[in-house]
This record gives sequence, C-alpha cells and structure tokens, in this order.
Amino acid sequence: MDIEKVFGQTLRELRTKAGLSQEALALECNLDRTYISLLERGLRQPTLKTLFKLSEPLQILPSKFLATLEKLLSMTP
Amino acid sequence: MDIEKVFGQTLRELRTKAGLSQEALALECNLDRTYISLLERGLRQPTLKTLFKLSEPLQILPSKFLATLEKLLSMTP
DNA sequence: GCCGAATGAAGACTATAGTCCGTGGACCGT
DNA sequence: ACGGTCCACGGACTATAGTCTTCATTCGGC
Repeated sequence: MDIEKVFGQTLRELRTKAGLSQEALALECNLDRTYISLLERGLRQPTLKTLFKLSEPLQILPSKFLATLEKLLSMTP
Repeated sequence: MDIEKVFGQTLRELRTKAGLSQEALALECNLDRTYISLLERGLRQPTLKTLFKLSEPLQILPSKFLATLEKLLSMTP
C-alpha cells in the first residue's frame, strides 16, 4: 500500500463521516472539487499546508490524521 | 507565524538533535542538500511523502512531528 | 422517463515542490 | 595561511501539486 492510496481512503472516510460532499469540503477549505477527487483516488498527495486546510472542516487534528495513516500503513506491509 | 517557518525551525531542531548535517540528512532520505536548506529556512513546505521520508532518520513519527507543529502554532497566534 | 445532486475522468493550464549545478563565507583544527 | 566541513544563496532546470473547464455516469425522488 502506498501512501497516496492510504491517504485517499482515509480522507474519504473522514469526509463521508463528516457528512460532506467532495464539493462541500472543497468549498470549506478553498480547494478545487476535482482535486479532492484526485486525492481520494490516490492520484495526488497533499502538501503540509493542504493537509492542515483539509483537517479543519473534517474536525480532526493533522497529527491525528497522520496517526491514522501510520496505523493503516503498518497494517498493510 | 506561518506553517513553513514553524516547520523549518522544528526540522532544524530535530536534525541537530539527531547530530546530522543537512547533507547527511539529505543523503539518508534521498533528498537534495539545498532542498533541506530551503525547508529549514521556511522557503519550501514538504509534501506528505517527503514528511515521511524526513521523519525516519530523525527518529520521530510523522504524527509526532505534526503534533509539535500544532503546539508551536497554537503558541504563536 | 426526467431531474438534480454527486462523482469520475480528461485536457490544458499555473504555481510550486524538489534537483543539480555552482560560488562564497564562517568556523574550525593543524 | 591552508584544508575540510558546514551552510546560505543563486540560477536554471524537471516533476508534480493544484486550478479550471467540460463531459459522462450513477443514483434516488418525483
């Protein structure tokens, strides 16, 4: 499992759990809707700033976000 | 305080604490020496993958790295 | 069947992450 | 003084993050 894939699926889980559409999330953090789509499909990886932007409306700390990634990464060797 | 600056100074602290030169760190994570310099001076921000790359030789979990950033960011409003 | 909301996907673009050359300066130890 | 290490900084480059536009598809409500 590469990091983009894991990030993408985690992002999608958090977004749907927050009850947001890709477009709604994009609006909330000033990003493009199609870019959110790319992220979730593992075709892009975010920069640090973008990770912080995304975390706010998802109501999660960036560090918590990464902790989830680390866990998932360690589970799929 | 913007995020690049805080990231840069944290990176530098962790690196020196690890007893590594910029070049040594760059070698260990397959990055360019001058790019490490740019990061530490707050002139670049890393992508997610790069953050993970950097964290390994610094002996810190990426999530811990971010937790430090969050703390610093909250202290400088 | 139609409609609107949600998403996938492609293409062309701009901004910036990251590389690769180099120069010069500060600080050592000898 | 001179060599070596470390770093700031520059310019020119390549790779990729992120935008904007558009079209197609799926799905549920009416």
